[in-house]
Amino acid sequence: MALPVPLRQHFDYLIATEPQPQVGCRVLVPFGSRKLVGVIWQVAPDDQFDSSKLKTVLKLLDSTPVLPPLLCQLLSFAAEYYHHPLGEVLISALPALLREGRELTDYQPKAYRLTDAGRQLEAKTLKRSAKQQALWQTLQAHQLTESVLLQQHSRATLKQLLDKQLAEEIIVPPTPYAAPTKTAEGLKLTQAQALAVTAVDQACGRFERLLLEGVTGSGKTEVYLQSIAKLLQTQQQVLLIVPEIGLTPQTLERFQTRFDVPVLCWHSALSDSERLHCWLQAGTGAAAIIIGTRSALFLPFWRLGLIIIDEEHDQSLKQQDGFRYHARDLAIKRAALQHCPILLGSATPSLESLHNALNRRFIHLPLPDRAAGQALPKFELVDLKQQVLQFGLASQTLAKIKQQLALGLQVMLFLNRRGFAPALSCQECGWLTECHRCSAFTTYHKQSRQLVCHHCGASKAVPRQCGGCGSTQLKPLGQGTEQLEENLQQLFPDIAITRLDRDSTRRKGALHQALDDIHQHGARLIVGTQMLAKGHHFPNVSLVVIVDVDGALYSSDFRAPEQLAQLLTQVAGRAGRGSSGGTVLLQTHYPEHALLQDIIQNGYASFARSALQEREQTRLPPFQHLALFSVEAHQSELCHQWLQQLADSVRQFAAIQLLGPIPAPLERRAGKYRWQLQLYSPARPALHQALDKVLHLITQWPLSRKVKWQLDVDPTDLT
DNA sequence: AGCACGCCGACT
DNA sequence: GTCGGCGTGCTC
Repeated sequence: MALPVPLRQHFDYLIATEPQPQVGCRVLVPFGSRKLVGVIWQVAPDDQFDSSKLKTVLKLLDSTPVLPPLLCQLLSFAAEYYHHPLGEVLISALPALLREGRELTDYQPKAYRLTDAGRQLEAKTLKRSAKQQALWQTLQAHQLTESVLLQQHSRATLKQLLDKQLAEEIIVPPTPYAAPTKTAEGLKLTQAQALAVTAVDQACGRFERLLLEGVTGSGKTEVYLQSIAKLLQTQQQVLLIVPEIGLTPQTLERFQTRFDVPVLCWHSALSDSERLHCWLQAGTGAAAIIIGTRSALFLPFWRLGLIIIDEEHDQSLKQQDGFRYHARDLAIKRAALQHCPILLGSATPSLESLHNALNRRFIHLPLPDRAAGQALPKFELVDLKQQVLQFGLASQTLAKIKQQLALGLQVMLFLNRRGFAPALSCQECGWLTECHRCSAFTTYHKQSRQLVCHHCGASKAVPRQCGGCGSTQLKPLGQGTEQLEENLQQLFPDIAITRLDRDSTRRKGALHQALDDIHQHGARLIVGTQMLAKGHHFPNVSLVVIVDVDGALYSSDFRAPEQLAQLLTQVAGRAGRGSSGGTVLLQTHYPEHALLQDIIQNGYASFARSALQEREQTRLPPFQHLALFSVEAHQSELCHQWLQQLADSVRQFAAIQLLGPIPAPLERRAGKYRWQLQLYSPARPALHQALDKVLHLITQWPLSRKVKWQLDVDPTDLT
């Protein structure tokens, strides 16, 4: 059995041969003093074991595997690749209700029919109970599903017939969706789009990887839709994976109105029973299209024919805790196992995927132009050096904003820092408000009158006095979105402002409301964080202001340039989607910076290609493979010691280069010190071999009990 | 991980 | 005299 415990081993149990246990079925087993839901991983005759040492399975929970063979293969590959305990991987692929050991039959659609005894019954036998007789008569004609039956009859009546064994319950056999007879007509395709659709269509029925590199506004979604339309004719299913906050009601609506087949979504906001419903519909083939976040990857599709990963560069595709898988990479593995194509789409492809496209492992499908023929937004740098700024904005920025508002157009200001100010500062001694538990300052939130640590989430009331000298002269230092909104309102008292960040959209429905506000015409300022970059369409935005690009220019993370370029391009893509072309103003103190120059002069595609060359020269991913060990402990010394021990063990592998032990960029978080060790290798097998060996050692070290350690294969986040 | 067992300090 | 702190060992 594979059990959901962080132990890298299997556990053997005795089980009856009737009903037949199959690999992929769940079982309830005794484990120490508790009971666990596990998954059967291998079945062997008991003469191979010392039976007296084995416990017996308490219950076989499934008659058919909840994890069919293909998923078992995928998950076992994932457990090996990410070096995560198999039992935890398997159980994480199941909906919560199944993880808890609920019986599947409780949730499957049921129907009722007469038993042999029921059919042979003479009508007069039931004449004393009119209701039972009515139900019996209906069932004479045909079986009834539970929902239909309960419209006309009561549950009590049903129970009476069941108790008399005149009727019986059956599970409704699965009915896959029917291929659509008519599909709403799509948009007229550009030549590049048509080529892409053809390429996907030709790849159907076999494993093929395609990268759709389409500039913002080039109509990637239309390519998805028309590719899907062709696939649905073959009565296969489609999985569309989207970033966490990219799944808007509009996306779902667009798919539902286009196709005459069931479209379901899968995301974290669903309830446990909604999730199970979706899981079942995927499994029976009742659902034709599933649009979901990364874990949709593990749904047990009946006949999966096409996988699409939208915004394939997006960071949310990588799980950042526990089983740290990358949904894009596992989806590619799944496509290989299913013998179906996988289409990766992005305006700003990850360097990994671009590398694969350039060396022809992926079919490269570029969409270089906007579908409606509008010009791409043009970038302009605003040099902040020797400028008097008003609320963090240069005079020429303000002039441009006024100009656009006067034309009745919308302006978007992007500032990747929520809250009012990044810290409070003492006017007298320069003291700054710090988090007690992290090596970070606490953000001042004016509205809620709190100091909040954005790293550990701790919040406390704003102090009256400086913690250093006791002065009461505390002033906000720097600017966040909350303050920018307030300042802009002063400057433009007649203009409505909408702020979009985690704080302003926390309330349920608030995001929806804000988007509605924006889409109503009329001049309007939009202020926001990252949220503005993802997926939303703002047709009337003609000017985008990046208030502060400098923060990301000088970062120690080798992925920072890539991520900045993606962010700038995605934000810029929000501008001028309508008829008017757009402008993007980048405010910076470093207008001559090579990265900025490359992006604004040549665009993302060119930047990405030169960034790839740089990665090759510096031997960074994707030209070498990376694994990251991180440790946390209350004492910094323990972390260092543990990693030192690890480094010593890894050094015997010649093919591995080490970076570290070094303190993590955020050295202390939530009261714990954090250190890391990076392992680089030109060859994947060598890296994995070393990881296997070293993990085996780690579990035996006494020191491993005193620290919290984790391994991240192909990490995307090095903080 | 989670849970039991076991051995030492401050309390009704 | 007990409650509970967390070190250690174990889970088929």
